[in-house]
Amino acid sequence: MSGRRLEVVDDDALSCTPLSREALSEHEAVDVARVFAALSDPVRLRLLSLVASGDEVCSCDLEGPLGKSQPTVSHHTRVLVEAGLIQGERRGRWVWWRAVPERLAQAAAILAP
Amino acid sequence: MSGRRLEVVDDDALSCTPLSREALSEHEAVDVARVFAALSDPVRLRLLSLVASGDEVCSCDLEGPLGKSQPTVSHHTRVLVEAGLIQGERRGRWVWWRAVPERLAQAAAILAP
DNA sequence: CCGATACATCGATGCCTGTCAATAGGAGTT
DNA sequence: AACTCCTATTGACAGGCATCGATGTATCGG
Repeated sequence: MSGRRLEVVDDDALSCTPLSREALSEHEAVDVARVFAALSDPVRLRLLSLVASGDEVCSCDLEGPLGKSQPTVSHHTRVLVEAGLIQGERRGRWVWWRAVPERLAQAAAILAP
Repeated sequence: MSGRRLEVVDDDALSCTPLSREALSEHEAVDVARVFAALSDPVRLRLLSLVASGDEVCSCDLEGPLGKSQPTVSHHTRVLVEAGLIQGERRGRWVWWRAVPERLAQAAAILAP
């Protein structure tokens, strides 16, 4: 099965109203918190910056710079995918990761108008 | 002692280079992760939105909307203060909270150029 | 088909965090 | 001083999370 996409399935609405605009509903807060939780780990931030600063990055090029085991890297990529922050595409044996700039912009828009 | 400030003391540098620019160092990642960790809880996000959308908010006006006990609210305000996202000022018996827009903008700038 | 490679999943472990009851601290009021 | 109100801290508990070794799954080359 080549070229299959690995991307987030669930709703990617992410109410884009800035925090300073009006109070978040309980439901919105849970959604937004999920994204920031994905960004709340140093290893994931560095992983994301590696992916976002390059065009496409293979998982095998992540273990080294991150200094983490393969299962740990796989865990973190999964969290970032579920948050909609990165997408992965399997080509042959490798999975190539790339960032989702729109999602990063959404999260940023919530913090600052 | 009236009018005393309650604000974060530690370094508020928060390397403002966007994730898509260059890879974060290990140290930078830890700093940035701390801020996002403060934003990774639904209760704290709603607390922050309540504070940021109003001009100043008293703690006594937070317990109700948040539906949490007083110690829990106090815990969350503390986390937000340590992340530099809000500041508190004691006036008489009440503490008045307000957001720190610059800090929110810093965090947003890391996510999107 | 068989071995090697790349990634995902599982199970276990240790640490961190959200929550609240109880208690302490601090500031105004009488 | 004594009392009351608001907030911070402590202690304890439950749940969540990061990490890694072991194992499973899929793909390519010989």
